[in-house]
Amino acid sequence: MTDASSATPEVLADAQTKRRQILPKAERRQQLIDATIRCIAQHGLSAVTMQMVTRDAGLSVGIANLHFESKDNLLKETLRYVAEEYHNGQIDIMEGAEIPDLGERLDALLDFQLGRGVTQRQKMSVWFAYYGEAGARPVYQKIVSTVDKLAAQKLETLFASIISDGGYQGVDARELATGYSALIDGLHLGLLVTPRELSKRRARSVARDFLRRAFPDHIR
Amino acid sequence: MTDASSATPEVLADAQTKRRQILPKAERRQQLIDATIRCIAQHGLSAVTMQMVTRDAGLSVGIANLHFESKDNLLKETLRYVAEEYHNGQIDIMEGAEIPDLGERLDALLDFQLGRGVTQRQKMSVWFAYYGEAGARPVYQKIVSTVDKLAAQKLETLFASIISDGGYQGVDARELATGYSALIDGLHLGLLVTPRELSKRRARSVARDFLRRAFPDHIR
DNA sequence: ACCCAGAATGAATGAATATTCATTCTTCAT
DNA sequence: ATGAAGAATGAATATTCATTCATTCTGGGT
Repeated sequence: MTDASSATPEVLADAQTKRRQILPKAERRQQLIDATIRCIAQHGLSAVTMQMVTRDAGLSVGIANLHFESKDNLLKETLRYVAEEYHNGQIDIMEGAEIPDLGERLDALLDFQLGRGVTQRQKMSVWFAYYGEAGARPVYQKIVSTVDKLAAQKLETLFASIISDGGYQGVDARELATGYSALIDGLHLGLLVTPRELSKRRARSVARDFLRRAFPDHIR
Repeated sequence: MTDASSATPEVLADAQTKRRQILPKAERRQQLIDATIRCIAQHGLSAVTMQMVTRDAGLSVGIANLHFESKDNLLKETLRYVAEEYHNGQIDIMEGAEIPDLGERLDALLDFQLGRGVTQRQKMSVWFAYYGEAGARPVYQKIVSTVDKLAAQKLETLFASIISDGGYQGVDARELATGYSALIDGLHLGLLVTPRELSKRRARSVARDFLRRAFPDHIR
């Protein structure tokens, strides 16, 4: 999981020499995906051009079609990368055995979902850019729902454990998991679109409130 | 509030005669906005062209620039229309005195937010299309946050009334209103992107659950 | 030291698109 | 009826963009 926020145009590393460089396929692909993320965040998905992306990456225009067959494909792969990055992060926390205490694990999940890494404008812009097109592009829907499905399942399992652990009555794990996921998505949207009205601090507090009402014995 | 879903290309009304028609400015503008909504829903914001919109409206290409100065402006006005339509609907329910019982008023709000009219793919596609671009376009952010602010305030007031009415302890109206709004947004997103995993019925149930946990005496 | 497979380049191409505006057509005040 | 104001049209224009591919360059294998 490379960091897309290192915005340095790599090629100008040693000042004057714009010497052509040959790199392994995987590395070039990642460079282009990172550049695409930056461009989407800065200009919006509908304004992104190949020239823009390749210039941002410090490479020539032809290269994008060499490594990805088309612009369409580059955008698709970028979405896949972002979606997987986010959902792998969640899953690592949820199924990793590093945090045995269930309440703490919930906290860690919330920290990740509303923490620095995830709530960068850059990342959020990209998700919602794709969500916006998802209505008209089944491919995007499929990519998102594929990764989402697994994360939703893990979350439901975690909630079920907590319910059983705390002996909570009249709480449905599946229903609650759906609600929590939706809440987090909605908070991300708020952070992106109305940052003036919703601070990260308040978003965290709102999410924590939701969990506390459901699992009062597990959240401080 | 005209209905954007009446998809009939109005001009072919009487069969053969494609007679040129002259209409008041406001009416033409609305026709074009409606066509824009349909096009965004069907093709995605980034694929919308002027030809597409004017053809959908059954009009000539030049007319869009006659009534809106530019494509940019047409898109901006379309967002404004959709945002206002949604938020006026909410506000009518929240401040209208037709429903005196607070619990019922909450129910009515939920019915509106997750009901037929609002959860059409068409409408949801449009909102998220704009949200996606909002990160890169301050104009969109401004339009959305302007209307949002008022609705958020009304919701907070409604919640405050309910809290006082029910004597609920340890519940912050503002915090809860933020959470509820985010939850609804997140559910809309789920309905749009993963309709297979989230039915409208379940979305309603999830939202109702949220409210019931907060206001157990007001929601059945 | 020398090759050469194939990575990288970017000028050229052709398709798509927003915008313009000379022209045509409607309506309505007279 | 008639004329004028201006609404509507759509062919033409200029621009922008994705994609191609002939050419150049690089680095590892010999």
